[in-house]
Formats: sequence, structure tokens, C-alpha cells
Amino acid sequence: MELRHLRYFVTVAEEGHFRRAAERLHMTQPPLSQQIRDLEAELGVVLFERTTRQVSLTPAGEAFLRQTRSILAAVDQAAREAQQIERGERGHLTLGFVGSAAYHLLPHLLRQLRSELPDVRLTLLERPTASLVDDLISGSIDLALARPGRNLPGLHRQSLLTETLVVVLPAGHPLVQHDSIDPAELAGEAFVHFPPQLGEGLYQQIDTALAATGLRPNVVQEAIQMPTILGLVASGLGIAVLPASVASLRLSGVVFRDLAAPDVRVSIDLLWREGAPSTLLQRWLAICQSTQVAI
Amino acid sequence: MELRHLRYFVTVAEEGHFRRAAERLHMTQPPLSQQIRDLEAELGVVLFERTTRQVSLTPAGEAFLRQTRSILAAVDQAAREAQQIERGERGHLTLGFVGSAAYHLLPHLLRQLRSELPDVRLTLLERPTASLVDDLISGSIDLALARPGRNLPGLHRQSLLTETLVVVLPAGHPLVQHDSIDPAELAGEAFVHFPPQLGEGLYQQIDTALAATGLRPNVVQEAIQMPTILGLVASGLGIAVLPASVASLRLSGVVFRDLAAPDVRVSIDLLWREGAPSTLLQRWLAICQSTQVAI
DNA sequence: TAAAAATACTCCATAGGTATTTTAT
DNA sequence: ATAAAATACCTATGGAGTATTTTTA
Repeated sequence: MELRHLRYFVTVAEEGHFRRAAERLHMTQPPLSQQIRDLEAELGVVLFERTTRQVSLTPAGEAFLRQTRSILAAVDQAAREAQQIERGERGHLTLGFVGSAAYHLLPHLLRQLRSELPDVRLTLLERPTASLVDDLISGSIDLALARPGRNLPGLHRQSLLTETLVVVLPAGHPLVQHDSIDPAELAGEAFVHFPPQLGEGLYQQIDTALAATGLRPNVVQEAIQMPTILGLVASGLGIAVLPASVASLRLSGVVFRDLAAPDVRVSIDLLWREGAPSTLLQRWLAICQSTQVAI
Repeated sequence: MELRHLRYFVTVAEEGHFRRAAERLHMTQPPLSQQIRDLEAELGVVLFERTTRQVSLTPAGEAFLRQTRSILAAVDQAAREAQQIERGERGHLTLGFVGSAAYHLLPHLLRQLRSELPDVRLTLLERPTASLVDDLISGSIDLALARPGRNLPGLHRQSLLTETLVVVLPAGHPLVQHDSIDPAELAGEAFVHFPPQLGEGLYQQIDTALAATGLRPNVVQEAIQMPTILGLVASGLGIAVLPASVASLRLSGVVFRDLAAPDVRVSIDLLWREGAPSTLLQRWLAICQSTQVAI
């Protein structure tokens, strides 16, 4: 049995007429009759009840027609799917990201991905920067949004987003009066900050940036998640210095003010393995590179 | 694209080796390579990554393999299904039956059907005998288990089950002492009976049978369903005369005794339309005819 | 008797075979 | 150097065409 038989069968069933079916198939009636005959012989099933006046399906033919239609549709679908995969429009990627990318950069990228590659399935994993690098090398993720760190062999790195820092203040704090706050003004303040054990990552970036202004924060409370830090600030426990995009997390009782040190910036890098990337990964990288993310 | 291409593709994918795949397909390597090449050209997709040392699937090839396997399985399944339908081993029947067949005859027949024709779907409809005849003629049911009635043109009728009558008594009734009860002994009794409006059917059969013994039942309460009649008897409202198979409905407080009139019998007929029956209906009829139903 | 499918035959396109070359390890 | 796939060319099966017959409403 060949798909030819199935295509011919469906056409004859739809036309109920061998000559008209042959016309639609751009062939003549005798070979069409022959092929249907061959199909019936191979199946050992009479598919059509023929008289000279009408051709109608037997019950077995009715059922075979239903199955055949779905088989032919599946063939088309399989071809389309393979083509999509080859063009990088379908498939699966595993993306790792640092928590601080989840509130601003990641939603932007995902929106763009959805609209340009709607058939790509994505697995998202939140990890600290150090884990992301390991996961990339082990192959358990395909690309990562991570904080800058040591440059590892075997990995490509490209900065995706660079942003200034903001000071996060509880609503009643005196510094709220200022539009922008000089690092020196924060010298005596209590800080809510990331725990240093996290190693390379946002902690290190902010700490290094603040150190460059001569500020050594007085940390009174540690927390890992940005929403937690905002909550602690809102409760009056202290202030915090975080990337500007944190402002997309709105929380009442918390106010954001620019840190008056425009050269002090933190960034998020896109990381992926060196070597021939799949078409899908190439398209993803192109989308990341072309997506403008406003802070 | 033809099924040949898909079959060849699956074999090459499974062997990971053109020559070995060609062997399994009882052909030589060059035409196999050619067919795979043609398939790739038609799809516009590279399915295999070839070196002289190994043949491996591309991501698009992996997906196409999954689809292709299910397509080939669907083709087999479609052929098998059509064959089953032609042999009458698969399909759908609508069976109408009188309520009094539901407790004994019908379960027997269905058990037999399940074991001999497990892939046949059945729609069951309970109707009075008169409706069953109409439904058969209108085509809304394929066959019926009905009480004997006027012989209609266009319908085949065959007796399936003939049974004696039993007297249904409440537990404390004096006649319970007798093993078998003469119709004459029931002359003064209060009867729970079917309403005469039901027309042809069990009512008529029993009534005619009783009349033959000279008994005209004194009906104090009417009910249509057999379980209802048993319930009314159990509550002491009266006695009833029903087909012997009613004894398969066990209800405490109710006792069954033979009616001492062995020639007085009621039966259930199998009815179906005249004219070429489908293979499925033929098989069903054969099963009904061969099934022995003990009362 | 007329419309449609089946049959009989003919032809050529192409699936598959044979021989050889190319390629990558 | 060698195993494997690709290429080139050939053969012949069978899919499709033409002419005709059979069938049944």
C-alpha cells in the first residue's frame, strides 16, 4: 500500500464517481479503477459498492475513509513540522536565568519569543549565576541570562542589558525628598542586602559598584529574593541598592530614587555554548540581540 | 511522498546505516540512498547527518521519525479495522428490547456478544413491544427483543426464548405451601398486573395465557416495571403472574411458585428487517440463535 | 440505450540493480 | 587504507494512457 492508493481512495469517495475523481487527479479513469482494485485486493476488503449509476462506500469503506483522511493530514503535518524545526521555528529550549532577570528582562524576551516563534517550547529554570555556568557546560540548559562573572572557555558571553542602580527607601525615609541620592549620603544607613555566600552574581556586582564610590554598606539584614528585599525595606528595616529595573516591582510603602553615580552600572549577560548552535538557538540569539529592553 | 519513503526512512533511522537498512529492506544501498535523498528534497529538510562512519538523525529527522512511526502504525490499524468491519467483527448496532428481557435474556446475549465480538459497540434502548416494531421499520434500531405480536411485512421474527409462568407471592401467603399452583386456586386473589393500555406485549401474552385456563385476574393495582410489581407483591398488595425468568430478580419477602399449567407459556422473539443484513448483523443473529438461555 | 466502470493492451517513467567514485576517518 | 555513502548508468516493473467491452438502470 502506498499513499497514492489512499489519495485516490479519498478522491473517489468524495466524488462518488470514478471518471470525475480521475479528472480531479489529472489522470484517466482506467488506471484509477485499477489502483482502487489493487488497494481493495491488498486490504482484502471491498471499499466501494459499484453500480454503473453510483459508487458508494461500504461500511468498511466509511471507516477506512475516516482513518485515511487523518493519515493524509498527519503526513502533511509531519512534513510541516520537520520544515519548521529545520527553520528553527519549532522545538524546545531550556533557558536558565538569575532571579533578578525575572521581573523585567525575561518578560520582555519571552513576549518577543512568543510573537516570533510561537511553536517553540521553553523550559525556564531560575538559578544563581554560578549554577547557570555549570548547567550550560553540562548541557542541561541551552542558554542563560546571568550576571557577569569570570570568562569561561567554551562559553560565549554577550551583554544584553546594562542598567543604573536605584536606592530603595521606605516611604517615610528623609532621603525620599531628594530626586537623586549621592552614594556618600548612604554611609550611615542600615542596608538590606544579598548574602555574600551567593558568590559571583548580582551581589558582587552591586558591592563592587558601591565600593567604587567609596561606600561600604552596613548590612543589617540579608535576603536573596528581590521581592523579599523590597518587603523588608517597606517594613522599615533598612534601605537597599538594587538595579533600576527593580522599579517594575511595584510595592506600596517603598520608594525608588536614582543613585547619583551614572557610571555605576550592573548588567545581565546572555551566555551560550561555543560550537555549532542549532538553528533554533541561532534564531533565539538573534531575537535576544535585536530586542531593545527599556529600563 | 509515498509510504515507501516513510518505511525506508524509519529503517535507515533504526539501523543508522544505509547498507544494513538496505539489507533489512531486501534491496541494495544505492536506490535506498536515492529514495532518502528524494524524500529530503521533497520535504526540503535534511533528515540525516551523514559521515562515512555514521548516520544520525537531525533534530528535524527525530521529530519526523516520531510522526512517521505513528503514521505507519495508523495505516496498519486502518487496514485491520476495515477488515474487522468487513468480517462483522467491528461496528455499531442499536438493539431495542422489552423491559422484561433486561433481567435474564439480555445479560446472557450481551455476555456472549462481548466474548465473541469484543469490538462491536452497542446502543441499548428499552421500549414496549409496539414501539420496537415501529423503530425497526423506521430504521432507528437494527434488531429487537420483543414479545410476540401481529406479524408485520418487512420484518423477520424468530422465537428466542419460551418460558413457563410463575406465581409471585408475598412471603406469608397461604399458597406458599404449595410447590406448584393450579390456575383455579388464583380465582379469588387480588392481582398486581400490567396496565392493558400497553397493547401488544407481555400483558397480552400473560392475559391470553391465563384466559386459556379460565382465569380472569382481579386486578387491584397496575404497574409497568417488573421490579415495581415485585415490590408491590412484597408489600402484600396482591399476587402476580410473571414469566419464570423473573426469578432472577431476587427480592426478599417475595416467593415464586410454578403455575401448574405447563402449556401456558410466554416467549421473547428476535426481530430484524428483511433484506440484505450487514455482516455484523448476520454475526449477531448467529450468536443469538446459537446462545442457549437456561430459564 | 446510454452512461459508467471494467478489461485489454501499450508505453514509458522510475524504482531498483550493477559498477564505480568520492569521502572521511 | 578502508568502510561507507554518493554517483553514474542500466534494467524492468508497474503506473498510467488508449481503445474497447461489459454492465445495469
